[in-house]
Amino acid sequence: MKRDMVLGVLEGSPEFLSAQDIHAALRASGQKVGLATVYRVVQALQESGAIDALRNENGELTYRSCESTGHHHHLVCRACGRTVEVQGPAVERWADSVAAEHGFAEVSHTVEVFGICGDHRS
Amino acid sequence: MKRDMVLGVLEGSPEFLSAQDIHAALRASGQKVGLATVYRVVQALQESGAIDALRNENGELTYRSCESTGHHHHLVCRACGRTVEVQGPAVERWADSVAAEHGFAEVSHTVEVFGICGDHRS
DNA sequence: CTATATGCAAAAAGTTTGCATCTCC
DNA sequence: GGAGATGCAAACTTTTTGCATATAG
Repeated sequence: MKRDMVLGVLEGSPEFLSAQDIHAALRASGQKVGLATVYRVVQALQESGAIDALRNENGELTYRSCESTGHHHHLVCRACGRTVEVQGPAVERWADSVAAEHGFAEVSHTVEVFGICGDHRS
Repeated sequence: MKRDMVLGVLEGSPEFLSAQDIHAALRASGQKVGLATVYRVVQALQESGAIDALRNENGELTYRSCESTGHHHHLVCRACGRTVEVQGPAVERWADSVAAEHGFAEVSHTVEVFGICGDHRS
């Protein structure tokens, strides 16, 4: 079962990894594994709730072992593309409460903040 | 210039639209426009800051005209797709303040909340 | 006339699927 | 031997690019 190899890679990294990253890591460590198998395994793991999936800015699906290390959002400069990672307990609470008000459960959310950073104000 | 046609479509919708949606809308309204042109136009518009881009859950890039009429966010049911429009003064304030802390100005933001609505909880 | 914009089709990039093979029970 | 896992290659989807043509100034 390649499942454990994939999990091993994910647990060994605090970052989100794309399926292709996982495949490359396994290949690099000498494992012979097909790309399709990696995709099938991560899908299975995601359905079983063992890992979290999310899409990165390149449109790649990325995965992380589930113990939610750091939830954060992005503050992006429209002028230079500089990105700052920000924490927002207030937003988390707001998202949960507004969802609850409407009877929604299992809430997740995405937040992106755009602006012009100090170095690029006219 | 197809630029204005694309902008017209985006300004006519409060929702985020994918390039393909825009293309379909233009075709539906009788315009002869190539898909590639739509992609090129939205990229140009995004670079010039006229529209916001965001990747949706399916990995499609979606766009919205920057001067959105009424500011609101969406609460989307993962099970049935039902969407509720919600207001969130708390998030607005949070976004502004977190951006200000990092020296960002002209702040805009996008927030999407996903959950399972009352009718679709297991 | 020259430069830009457009359309079409082919190419990239990421992901999924079909199918034959291999493995473990 | 059979069920499920795996690998390879082909299919698919979304987005980008090459190139020839059409349009604008």
